[in-house]
Amino acid sequence: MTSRADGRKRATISDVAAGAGVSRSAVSKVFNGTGHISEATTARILDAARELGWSPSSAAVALRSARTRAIGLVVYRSRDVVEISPISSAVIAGIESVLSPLDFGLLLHVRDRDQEDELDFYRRLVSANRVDGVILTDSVVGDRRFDVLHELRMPAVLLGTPAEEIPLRNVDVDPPGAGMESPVAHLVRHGHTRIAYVGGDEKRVVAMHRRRAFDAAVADRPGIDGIAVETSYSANEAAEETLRLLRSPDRPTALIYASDPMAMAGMRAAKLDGFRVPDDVSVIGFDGLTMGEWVEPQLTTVRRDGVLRGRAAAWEILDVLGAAPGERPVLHVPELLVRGSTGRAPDVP
Amino acid sequence: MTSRADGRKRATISDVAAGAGVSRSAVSKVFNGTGHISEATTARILDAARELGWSPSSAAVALRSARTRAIGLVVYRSRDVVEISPISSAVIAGIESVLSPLDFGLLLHVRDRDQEDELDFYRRLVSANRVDGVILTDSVVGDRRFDVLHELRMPAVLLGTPAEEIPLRNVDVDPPGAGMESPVAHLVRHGHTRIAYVGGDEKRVVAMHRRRAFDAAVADRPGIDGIAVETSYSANEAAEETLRLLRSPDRPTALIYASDPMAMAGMRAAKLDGFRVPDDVSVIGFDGLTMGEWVEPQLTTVRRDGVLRGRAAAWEILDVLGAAPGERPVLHVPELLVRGSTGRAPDVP
DNA sequence: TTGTAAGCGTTATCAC
DNA sequence: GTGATAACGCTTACAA
Repeated sequence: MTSRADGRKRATISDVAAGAGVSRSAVSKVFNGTGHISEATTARILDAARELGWSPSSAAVALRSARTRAIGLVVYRSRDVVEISPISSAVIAGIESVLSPLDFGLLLHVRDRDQEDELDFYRRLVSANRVDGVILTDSVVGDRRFDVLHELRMPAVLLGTPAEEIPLRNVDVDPPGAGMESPVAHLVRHGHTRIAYVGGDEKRVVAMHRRRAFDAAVADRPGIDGIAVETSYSANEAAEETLRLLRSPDRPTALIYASDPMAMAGMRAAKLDGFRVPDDVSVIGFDGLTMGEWVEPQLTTVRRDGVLRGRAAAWEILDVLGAAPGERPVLHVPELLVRGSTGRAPDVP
Repeated sequence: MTSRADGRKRATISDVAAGAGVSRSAVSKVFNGTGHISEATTARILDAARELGWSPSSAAVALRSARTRAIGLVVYRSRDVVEISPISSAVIAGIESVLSPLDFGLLLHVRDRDQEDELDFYRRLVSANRVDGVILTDSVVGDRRFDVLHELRMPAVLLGTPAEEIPLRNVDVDPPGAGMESPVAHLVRHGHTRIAYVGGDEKRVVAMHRRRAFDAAVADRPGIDGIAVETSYSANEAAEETLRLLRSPDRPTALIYASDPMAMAGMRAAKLDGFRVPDDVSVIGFDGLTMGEWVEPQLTTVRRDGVLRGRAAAWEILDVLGAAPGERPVLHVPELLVRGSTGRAPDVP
């Protein structure tokens, strides 16, 4: 209403104050719920702000209050796959769904795995100071990011479980690697006695726990033979391992894979090699992706709720910052989603 | 070295200046390449900065220079699918790959389609003023976002093509909807004369162009019958339409789908209905996702380079801001990736 | 209940 | 070449 009128520049708190005939602090108080401002003035201020299309400049707020209202998320992609993994994208959607109503922004960083400047990247992330906190994913054995972030005093949480004790909170199902019980039980119930697990790269902590959980589930069941093989998480490797396993003299009658893509690739390889699924061999994936519905037979899989995991991670970092809304979300143990790729064990000696 | 020494607070430009025995302006000049500072002082300043782990506070820079060095990206997810689509995630990875080396941040917003507060969301996006520019995706017919952003003077580009003239730049292949030529040609070359296109929701501009391109490709070829059906882009609907088409008296011998998931679901439905692929019917998807390799037969598809599209969009918004690096990336027309799901037309009357 | 005024950490404009 | 100094737009004691 005064100096700016219209057009050129964006309104500032002073314009709003002038418009409402009050001081700048009054405006600030109304927008932050601090202090006590009468209803009447509050209304005038809100009106003026709406009219001018004003809301606080995030840069000024960030500078003044040393809070950016933004959370950083670092996701990884493999070198050979261009996209972000479907499960990561579910996590992202989940995170956004809690940040966005609170007016927190999500600053996304996509990194290639085994890129050189790992730690340096995190140092820059911190010193640029664009975020109030960071969500980390995909812990590996010997991961040094946690110590770095902690030393630099950047609030952070890990979505997943670390290999060792870390100075940050982490969010994961309990126990880590949970979710192996129901598929193994399902297979055993259907008469399978030789079960293979085609796992992922055990440098990644989740893969390590998964494999251990598989070993434990098998060990708990006398008479059941389990064989675990490790891959780099690639679908192609999974297919190769599948053939190797199925062509061996004491071949398994059921295969569990570390991911749905691996399972789909493995199932295809098995079928091309003359095995019927699920008559000759049962197949189970991990993650519960929708794409498993588009193959024949439809893929039985262990469903993980990526969106919920994202929500939980977001809640946790906000809690560290003292800004968490409502109750802490609870992760549930992944449960088997039975579709068509599992069945009774064949009558093999 | 002075007031802060270590521990508690983050270093500021003053600490660096003190450490190097110069003024704050000198430090600023070195870090921004403005002004002339001698080699010797430059080195001292850089040393001091490194030692203190200092880099400019983005909040202060943003406030002072009215530039946030961040780009906003709005991606949509459908209500029934939790994840961000694979093609969007490729785009995200592409955008990040150009922003990140330039120290631009990517502020990601995930929105549900047909969420109520559409325009209001964009107004808040602008007035919060957290980003220097915005990348929009997924234009629809009657899209009003472009006008809003333009009125609010927020630099923005559209990745895709608008339904009508808009006051923003857009980035897309030329012509929009390109990529229909090669699959149709491929099918015709293999003797197919009845070709169906199972398209997406034509409120979305890309779907509209795609269908028109299909119509044109068919019209260009005398003797070829084309039939286009519209769906909501859902895999289930695609499967239903597939059956409807294949059960009709003058059934097509080839099906092109608007996406790979639709094609996979359609192919499964066809096979369950007793059709052999590609012997009885050929199937072509759109996007070139890796998952098409995990079905049998492997899915022939029109490959779109999502990463490159992301790179191009990022380049374009940076160019609007006067910060684009190097040459403008060039999008190429999507090309057919022939895998196993297409073959010679069967001998039907 | 409201207003005054002092910074937050930079950068730009001048002097020197 | 280098250094004062005044903003940038907001929040927050503190005063009124």
